[in-house]
Amino acid sequence: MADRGRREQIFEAAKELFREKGYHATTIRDIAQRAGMLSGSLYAHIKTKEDLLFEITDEVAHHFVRNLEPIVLKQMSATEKFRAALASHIEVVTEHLDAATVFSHEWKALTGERKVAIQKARDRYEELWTTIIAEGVKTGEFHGAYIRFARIVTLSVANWLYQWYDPKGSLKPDEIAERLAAVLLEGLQT
Amino acid sequence: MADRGRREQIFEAAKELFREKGYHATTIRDIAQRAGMLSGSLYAHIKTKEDLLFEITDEVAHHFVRNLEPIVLKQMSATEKFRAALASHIEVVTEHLDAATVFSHEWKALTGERKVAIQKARDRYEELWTTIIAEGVKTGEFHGAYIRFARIVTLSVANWLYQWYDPKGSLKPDEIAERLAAVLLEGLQT
DNA sequence: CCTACCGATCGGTAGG
DNA sequence: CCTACCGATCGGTAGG
Repeated sequence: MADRGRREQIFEAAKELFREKGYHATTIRDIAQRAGMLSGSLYAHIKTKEDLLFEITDEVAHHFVRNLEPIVLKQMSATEKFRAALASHIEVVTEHLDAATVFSHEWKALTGERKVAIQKARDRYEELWTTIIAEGVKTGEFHGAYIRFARIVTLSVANWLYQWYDPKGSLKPDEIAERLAAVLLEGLQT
Repeated sequence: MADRGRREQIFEAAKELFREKGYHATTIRDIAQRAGMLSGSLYAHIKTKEDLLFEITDEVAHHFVRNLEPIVLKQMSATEKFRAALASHIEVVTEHLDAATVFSHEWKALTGERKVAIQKARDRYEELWTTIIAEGVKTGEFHGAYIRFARIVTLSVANWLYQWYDPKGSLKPDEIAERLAAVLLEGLQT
């Protein structure tokens, strides 16, 4: 139990540092210091530095996918699914801001099978979004002409969120989701 | 002259590698090897590794700003400026794909004054976009309610472009700009 | 979880 | 532009 808490402290420190400085610029000594121990002691809890990166990205990847899957299956219009999907995405990012940032970029530092695993999770997540957009085109809710670009625009917004989201801002995640959905669904023009 | 060409080779190698692996994961030996020399020899052409990163980001930052400035001043509707701005952004990204990628992310590895300088260039560029959107709201072309989110959505698309743009794809940069503008201006809904 | 330490590699330099 | 090398720091380990 005490061990459990210690391990979590290490992961929290790693999430923060990977977000602040990036994976390669963060040293094992940085992480140990923030977790309140010396670098050698880390290895009682983890096997390698890359383990930290993988667990962090893998966990948040599953959050993204598991929250979006039920939305796709729901009995709703594609427009409502789109709104719910955006709210789901923003909820995951805002609740796991450090990990979501790492997921968005630092995952490329992974190697071998683990990189492949995260790439697959990313593909799966984007596929779920594509399903919603394609459904909207099928039902006539969304424009069919630029379906590929509708997808790109949506994922751009989702993937860039962590860059500007401020936990101390006045808008709640739900309000952000609502406004972003309005711009995406209705467009900029009057 | 020969020196000029050599220096450019080094920068080309650095752009490619910083894009592929990131700044911190790229070693001075990687860069030297790709430029066809040994690591010690690099220092006849550059002073530090960070110089490479700064020159690369600074150059492309100026491309972005210098191409967008005249568009903002033109005699055009805000809608037309928006289209032109998107085309300009995409032109810079597609013509300087390695450097634009580095500009989008690796600039955070800069330190001190140079980080501040690039941050300022980024702010200036975003400000130009904001001017166009605000003008559209003023003339009644754009929705006024979600102006902040119109800006965020637009910059998300711009900043994420390098992630999916494929130089070998069938669409020309102008066609991509046109379709992205259509989605952003008209929205997803029919 | 600490002490003590490792081989490897890093960015960079001196001298030619 | 190469040879030869530097001090510092890296991720990680052994033994307690």
